[in-house]
Amino acid sequence: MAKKIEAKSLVDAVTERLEAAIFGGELAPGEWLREQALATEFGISRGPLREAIRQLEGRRLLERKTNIGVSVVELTPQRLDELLTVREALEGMACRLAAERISPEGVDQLRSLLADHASHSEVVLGEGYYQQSGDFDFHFRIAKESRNDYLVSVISGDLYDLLRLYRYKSSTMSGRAAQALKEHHAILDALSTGDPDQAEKAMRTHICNARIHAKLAMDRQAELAASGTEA
Amino acid sequence: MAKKIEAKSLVDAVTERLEAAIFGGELAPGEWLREQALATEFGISRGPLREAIRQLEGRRLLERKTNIGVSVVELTPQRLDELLTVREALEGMACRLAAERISPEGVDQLRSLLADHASHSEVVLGEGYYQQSGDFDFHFRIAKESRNDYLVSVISGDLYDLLRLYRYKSSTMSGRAAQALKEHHAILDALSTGDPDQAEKAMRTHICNARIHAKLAMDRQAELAASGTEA
DNA sequence: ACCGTGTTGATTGTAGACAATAAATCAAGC
DNA sequence: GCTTGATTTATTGTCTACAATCAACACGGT
Repeated sequence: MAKKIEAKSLVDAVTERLEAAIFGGELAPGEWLREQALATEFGISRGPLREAIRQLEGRRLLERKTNIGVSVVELTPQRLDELLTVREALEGMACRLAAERISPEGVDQLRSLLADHASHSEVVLGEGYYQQSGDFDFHFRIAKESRNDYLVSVISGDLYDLLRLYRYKSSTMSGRAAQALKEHHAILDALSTGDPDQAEKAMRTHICNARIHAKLAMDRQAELAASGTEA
Repeated sequence: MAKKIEAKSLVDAVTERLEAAIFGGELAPGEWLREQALATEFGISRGPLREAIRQLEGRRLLERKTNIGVSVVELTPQRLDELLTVREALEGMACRLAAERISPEGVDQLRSLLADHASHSEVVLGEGYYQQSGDFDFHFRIAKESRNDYLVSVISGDLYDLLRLYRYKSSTMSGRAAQALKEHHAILDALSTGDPDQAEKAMRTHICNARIHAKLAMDRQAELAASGTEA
């Protein structure tokens, strides 16, 4: 109860609303935001809305054409590939640092987390390996053990934001759930040896596999769309 | 002359002005921005100024306390260490990709660039190894050869922005200029073998050395400041 | 039919006014 | 002297109105 209470402006609230709409799919990639309509819907003036939009531009979730308007960033398979490559570098480094810095208790907690995942995954294996966000996310937990705050903020902030857009579009991790969990265990095993090279390698292999799998899934989706057009 | 001409709003212009002020040191880390004073100085209303400020908040150059004001982000030695660690991961990956993708002509161009640097460095060796930005920056040029646009934008965008703040505060690379140039050559040698592992390792070693050197320089500065206080 | 020009409507960009908030200062009471 | 409450001041937050811009459409000329 020692948390300092801070005021929350309309801009803050609007930013959160827009975020939720973007990640929830109400505002789809490529979709234009109409200031006046949104302001009316939110019951506020255009000023704070514009400020919120500017903030999300700075975070690269929205992009503006001067005098034309603002749209949600568009997703391409190539951009996803690029994102996952960057993620590989960053999470590899996070895992490396974690191997140097994690305590035995920290390792135990991560094992519990994976056991928890396994008990849930038995229910959802057919649907994919979904992790809740925050402290229930294996990757986020490892990043935290790196004790590099900037690295954590990048992994769990901007990069994570963009990846969330893709995850919404494709719930196609189903073919990979069991393998992903297995790789999580391999990562944790490597991490617990305290060997930074092994830990980094295990994490990078995992993300690299995810990238290859996502690419295959997207190609498959493109084929389905193409054959759907022919029908 | 085929470049499409696009309108430029006051917000865009103000954003650039503020950026220049931040990186040029007119707006120092920790310094508060006073909206009314700035708006008066720029000869505009507060609206566009606020929008520009929001954008820079989204880019993490400025941070806001609701109802209090906005200040330039503060720098700590720990944050610089964290930044350089992230940079190590990203530029290592960029160099890896570049090794897989660069053409022989590309390698030659980078060699010319380093020769150019050497001819300049003979003049400025006593003052440090300063590279102009853009296409004259060795690191940026390598990142471009990665052909991963998102990676390039991160390296040359947000990360570069924050590192620029530190570079302004400390022109203390003087003890490292010759070594830095030598390491640049080592990176290029590794890159031209086409071996991704070697290339990545060379770049990461270089950035890691820069990190260690920066840390020493900052420690030395702290000591000077402490002894200055005793006088 | 095509092209160029002018008009209209929708939307974005900006200015200025008013409301709200926090910090500093002052005054009164204990 | 210290605490509390009221007032003042500086600044931020929001709203409304007007200006500017762009795309779409209509019309006239070739």
